[in-house]
Amino acid sequence: MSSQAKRHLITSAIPYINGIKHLGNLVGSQLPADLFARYQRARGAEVLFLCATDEHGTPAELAAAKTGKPVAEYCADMWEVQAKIAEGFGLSFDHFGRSSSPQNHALTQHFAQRLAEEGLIEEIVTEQVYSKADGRFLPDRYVEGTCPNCGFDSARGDQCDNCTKQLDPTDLIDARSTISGSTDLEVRETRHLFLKQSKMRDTLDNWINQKADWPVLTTSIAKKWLHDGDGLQDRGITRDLDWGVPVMRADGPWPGMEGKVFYVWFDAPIEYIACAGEWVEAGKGSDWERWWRTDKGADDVRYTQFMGKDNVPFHTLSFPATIMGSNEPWKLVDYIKSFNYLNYDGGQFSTSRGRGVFMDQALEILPADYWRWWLLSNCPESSDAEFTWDGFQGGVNKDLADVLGNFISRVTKFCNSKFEPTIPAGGAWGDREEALIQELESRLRAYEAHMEAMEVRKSAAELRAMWAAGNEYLQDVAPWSTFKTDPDQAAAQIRLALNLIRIYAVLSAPFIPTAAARVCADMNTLDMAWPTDIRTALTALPEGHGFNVPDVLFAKITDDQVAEWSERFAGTRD
RNA sequence: GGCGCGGUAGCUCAGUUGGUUAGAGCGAUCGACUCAUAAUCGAUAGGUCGGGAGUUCAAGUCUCCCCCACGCCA
Repeated sequence: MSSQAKRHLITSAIPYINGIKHLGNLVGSQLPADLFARYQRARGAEVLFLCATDEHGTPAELAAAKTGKPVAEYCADMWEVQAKIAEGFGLSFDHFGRSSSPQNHALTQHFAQRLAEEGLIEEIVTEQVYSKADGRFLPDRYVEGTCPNCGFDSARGDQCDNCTKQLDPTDLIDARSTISGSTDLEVRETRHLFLKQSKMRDTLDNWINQKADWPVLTTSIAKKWLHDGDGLQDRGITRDLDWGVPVMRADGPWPGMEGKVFYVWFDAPIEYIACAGEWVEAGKGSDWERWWRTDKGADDVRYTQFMGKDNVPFHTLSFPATIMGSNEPWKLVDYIKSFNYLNYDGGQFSTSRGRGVFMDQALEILPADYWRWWLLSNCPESSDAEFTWDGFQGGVNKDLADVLGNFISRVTKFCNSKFEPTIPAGGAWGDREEALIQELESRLRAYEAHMEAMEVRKSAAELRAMWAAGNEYLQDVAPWSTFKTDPDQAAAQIRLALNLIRIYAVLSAPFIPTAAARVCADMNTLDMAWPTDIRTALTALPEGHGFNVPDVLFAKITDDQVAEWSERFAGTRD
C-alpha cells in the first residue's frame, strides 16, 4: 500500500449509556474499530482512536429514575461500568469520553449557532403530548393506548406493534403515559429548532456519490434517505427535557428556547470532536485541533468511522450536514465502515428478554481474546451473521487452541525436551524453508492489504492460513525424525519455528492482544516490530536466546460448558 | 405496503469489470505422523450457484417476473 496514510483518526459509534451492550453491539463498531486502530499503530501510523458514552435523552432519565439516582450520577456510574468493560475487552481507545462533557456542551452550542447563522436552522411550533402527572412532554413512543385501526390495547404513539400502522399520539384511544400510567394528557404547543437538512440535500448527494469505495451497505442506506419519498427531511434538533445540552448560542441565550435541550442525535456525533478535547484535558495529548481542523494540521488525517447499520443515516447525512453546514474547516469522514447485525442462535439478541451474551457476562466466562477472535473472524460484514454456541466452540477450539496454541506448544516443548529452553544453534535452511518464506511473504502482503481495506473476515482467514503454514512446515520437515539422524538440521528447523512464534504474536496482536503479549513475554522478547521482511524476522530471536516454555495458551471450550451456557443465556423465550 | 440486504457444498461464508473442469474453513470418511492442548498433516466425498424467462458465442456474475428469510420505514 504505497498510499498508506500516516495519521489515522478512528471513531467507534458511541454506545448509549443505558445498560451494558451485547456482543452484537460490540462486533458492530468498537471491536473492528479497535482491530483497525491496533493494526495502524503496529504499522507505525499515528493514531487517535476515540469512543465515548452517549448520555442524553429520555431513556437515560428513565433508567436513572428507576435506580433512584439523579441522572448525572447514574450516567457517571454507568460510564465507569462501560469503561471498565471496554478495558476488559482490550479496546484501546486513546480516550473514552462522555457526551455530557463540558467540551461537548460548548461545541454543540457552537455548531447550533453557526448553523443558525448560515440560515440552516428554522424555528417551528409543533404540537406535543404533555403529561400533567409526569410534569413533562412525552416522546411519541412513551405514549400508549388503543390502536384506532386494529384495537390493539398497547399501541405506541409512533406505531402500532400489532398492525404496524404508523400513528400519531393523538390518534390513540385512551392514551396514557408509559412512564406513570397517567391518562391526564393534553396536547400543547411547543417551539423547536429544526435543522434544514433538505437545503443540504444536493451537497450531501454529491458527496456520497464520490464515495464509490465505501461499503454498499453504507451508500445504499444514505441514498435511500436522500431520495426516498420527498427526499431528505428537516429534523428537529431540540427537545423539552432537562437532561442534555441546554439550547443556547455559544455567545449567549437563545430567546424562546429556555428550558429546552438539544436532541440526542444532534449532540452525540459532535462528541466525536469534543472527545478529542477531553483527551487533551485528560493530559493524554496536547493539540486536538490538529486532528479535527483541516486549517490546523488535520488535512493529512484519514478519518474512519465504524458503526452498525442502524447508525448509518446519522453518520452519512445528519452529522455531515452539521459539519458542512457550519461552513468551517472541520475534518469530514473519509471512510465509513458499517456492519450488519449479529443474531443469537436463530433470533435477535434481546436486552429486555436477557437473550444472548452481554459484554460483562462474556468476560465472566472466557478471556476477551476468545470473543475477539471469533467475533472478528465471523463479523457481519456482507450480511447478518449468526452466533451459535457450536460455531463459537468449534471456531475457537480449532483456530486458537489447535492451530495456533498447539503450534506454540509443540515447538517449545520439543525444543525444551531435545535441546534446552533456548534457541538452538547449528544447521542451515534449505528448499523447504525457502518455500515457507515465499508462502508467508505472499500471505503477509495479502493480510496487510485486507487489514488496510478493513476486510475483517478476509484478514482473519489470511492470518489463520499463516498459522496453518507453520504446522504444515513442521509436519513436512518433522524435526522429531531429523533429530535422530541430524540434530543440527533439527536445530535449524526448530530455530525457525521458534522465531515463527514471535512473528505470529506480532501479526496476531490486533486480533488477540492479550495472548500475543503473553507469548512475547514467554519468548522473552520485547521486539514487536512488524515482520515486513519475513526472512529477516525469522532470525530476530538469535541462537542462545532463552525462553520460557508456555502454559496452555488457549484452553478448549468443553461440551459441558457449551451446554451450561446455551441454557444460561437463552433468556425468556416465548 | 414501500424500500434495503441476502438466498452458492451438511454448517459458516468467498466468488473481482459476465469467460476454460464453481472455491475456502469447519464437519464427515480414509490415510500419514507421534513433537504437541487425542493436537497436526494429506487425500476423498459432497453443489442442476432459490425458481422461471430473457440478453449473449458465453451468466452464480446482466435484465424482467416470482418465491423465501431478515431488516428499515425518521
